[in-house]
Amino acid sequence: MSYYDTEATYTIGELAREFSITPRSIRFYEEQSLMNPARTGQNRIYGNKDRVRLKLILRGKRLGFSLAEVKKLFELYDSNPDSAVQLKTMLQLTEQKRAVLNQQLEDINTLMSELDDVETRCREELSELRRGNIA
Amino acid sequence: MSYYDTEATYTIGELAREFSITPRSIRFYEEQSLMNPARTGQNRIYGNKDRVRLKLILRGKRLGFSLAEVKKLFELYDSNPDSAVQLKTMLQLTEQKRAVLNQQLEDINTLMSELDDVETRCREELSELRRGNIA
DNA sequence: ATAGAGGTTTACGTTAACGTAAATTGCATA
DNA sequence: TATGCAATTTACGTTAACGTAAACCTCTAT
Repeated sequence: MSYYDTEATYTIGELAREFSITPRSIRFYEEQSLMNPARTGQNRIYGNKDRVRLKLILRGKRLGFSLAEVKKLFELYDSNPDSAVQLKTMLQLTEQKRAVLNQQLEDINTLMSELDDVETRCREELSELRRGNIA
Repeated sequence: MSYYDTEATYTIGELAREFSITPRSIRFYEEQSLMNPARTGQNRIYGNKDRVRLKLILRGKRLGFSLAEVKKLFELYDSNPDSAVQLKTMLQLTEQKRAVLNQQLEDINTLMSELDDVETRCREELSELRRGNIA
């Protein structure tokens, strides 16, 4: 919104390469109303905002959200929440997500320490092997 | 393995209820060679080990692993790794998983702080509304 | 002028992870 | 003995998130 905004643009192929996905995926996200890029005739033109959106979609996916869920989060974030009801449902939703994320944190931590165990055992056995231990 | 092992057993329905899934899912995991419970005639009988396995499967799913991936992890964990080659591939795999988990941790943290932002903004607006602010 | 690289739409195919229905079985209880 | 509950197998249906193919346009380079 600044006077001389750095308005970079991208083609679908450029974005696809940058994020290591296919153009098909990006078009699919648009089909699901997760994006709405500008056009130059037939061709899609993506701006910085679109690029950020795409980033958010992919982060959501990494966290196990479905595209439908990501869409809901977008709508929440985009909507200028006027009514107290909307604000409250919004708070409820963030609480839900927070719970899921906390569970994931827990899961990750336990898995991490388990990986630690496996690794140390592996390394021990390896050094035993190197010492020429046959048993 | 103790003398008098607390060998609890469970039916498929019991496990399903405990973990809030359907018997169908449990049978499916077996079909995919993720479990292999004992039988009493036709009926499946699950022991403590099986119950732990199921727990691990569900944790894996929460973390976004496919059943095939979970299976691989099981095989890794179960295999008595004798050769140095196996040990090394094992270390490689744990490294890969660790990278994914770290990425997820990063994602979760940023998402968490974003949720914080949304929440505080919501609460502010709500208290404004309560003060009778119309604008 | 033609070839090639990228873009477009339309539409059908694919995979994972179950859901769901049908038909059967065994056990316990009214 | 009949009824109902929980288990079983077999098999087809379903949804999400794309993959893939066909047929087309448009620009640039040779």
